[in-house]
Amino acid sequence: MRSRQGIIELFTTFLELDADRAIGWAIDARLRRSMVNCQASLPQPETSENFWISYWYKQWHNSVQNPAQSLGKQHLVSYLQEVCYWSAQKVAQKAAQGNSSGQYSLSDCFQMAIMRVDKVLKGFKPDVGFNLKNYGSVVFSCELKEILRSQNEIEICTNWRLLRKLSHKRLVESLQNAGYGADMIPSYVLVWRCYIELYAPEQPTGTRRLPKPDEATWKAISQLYNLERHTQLSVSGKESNSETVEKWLVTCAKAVRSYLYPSMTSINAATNSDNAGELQDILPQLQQESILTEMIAVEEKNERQLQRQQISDFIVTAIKELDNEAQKIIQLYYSQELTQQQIAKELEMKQYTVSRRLSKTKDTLLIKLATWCQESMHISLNSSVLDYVSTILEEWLQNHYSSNSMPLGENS
DNA sequence: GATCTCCATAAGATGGGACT
DNA sequence: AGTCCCATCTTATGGAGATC
Repeated sequence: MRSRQGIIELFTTFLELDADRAIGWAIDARLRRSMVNCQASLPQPETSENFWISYWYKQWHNSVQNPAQSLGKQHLVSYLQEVCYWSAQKVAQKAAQGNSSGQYSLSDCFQMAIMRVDKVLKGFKPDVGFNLKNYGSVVFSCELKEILRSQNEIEICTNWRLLRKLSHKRLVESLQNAGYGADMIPSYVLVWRCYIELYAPEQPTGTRRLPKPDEATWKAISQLYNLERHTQLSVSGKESNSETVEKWLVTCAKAVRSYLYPSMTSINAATNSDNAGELQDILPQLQQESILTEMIAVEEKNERQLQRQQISDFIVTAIKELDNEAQKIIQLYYSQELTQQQIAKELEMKQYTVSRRLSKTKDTLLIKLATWCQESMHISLNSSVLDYVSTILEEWLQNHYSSNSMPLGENS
């Protein structure tokens, strides 16, 4: 890609992209006029990038109250083209190397990133020394990674898990969106209700990979459906068997997927219609937010909380398994915040003995916790993971005892 | 041989006073 | 207010001997 030359080009041109390479720079005549006029109004020509960043940033900032002055944003979008291009290239390359499922071209990544330019401008703080290029690079990369991650999350969530997380309202909307009418939707909804009742009545916990129900469950679901269709449906619908209920539920999941997370299509892709235009010609103005992404974020938060609770429970149990003297030392040191010298006096031993016991006890807890992490969370242990686990343990001991004056029970 | 205890001491953290 | 120096406190650890 040819670098832009001169201050006017830097703030008035836009990148032209093929699927995965930059072709050149297109000049925007209106922006060019705007730059030339502004230059002319200054006592002497200004060639500093920082001056113009600051100038157009202020314009953009004011335009939030006065949209008539929205030129500032367009000049900044032009300026950020290169940064956006490099971020898109980096992310697109990584996605291509990894097993990321979204087949996005560089051009797609660029388009997705540049759409987030408002995030760059809103977070940018010129008065505290931010550099717009660096800041833009970080924000574009993070946003792109987030988009790809969300897409990946959707795809690793099984149909059965997706159906379990769904609300009744959302299912009906999805089926309507997929073109199903009032003749079929009640049957789909009823079979979905039977599925929830018989297969996954508990609230979902951590896993996104809820497996497919077994044959016996399918049978039970179809029996329940056949029983209830006479009372629950206004027109009692067709008799179903294991195969049809599974087929219907897969149809529901498909409808939900396409409703909640429409598949990304390259903006430059040709449409199937006869006039062979590009999709961008008919692109709707409004971007549909991914509701599913939100659901997954909530789930992840719950997972982290659950994990913290599990770690805490494990450490409490591990401490109870220590001998009385070790428990006492831990308690006096972390809970009562005595020095090793004071503990030594209390327990009639030497300071160095307390020190050695304390570090040995912590080693014991560390080994137990690390082993448990390895087994229950499938984390492979290396020195940095051990350091991390050690920090978690130390923080837990400090926080736990400072917030709980938990008297440690005698060994039983 | 592994573990514990003891002693001496190193290393780091903290606090107070003098000085600019 | 910030910095430097020094004394003191706290904790960790190497090495030697005792014990299991």
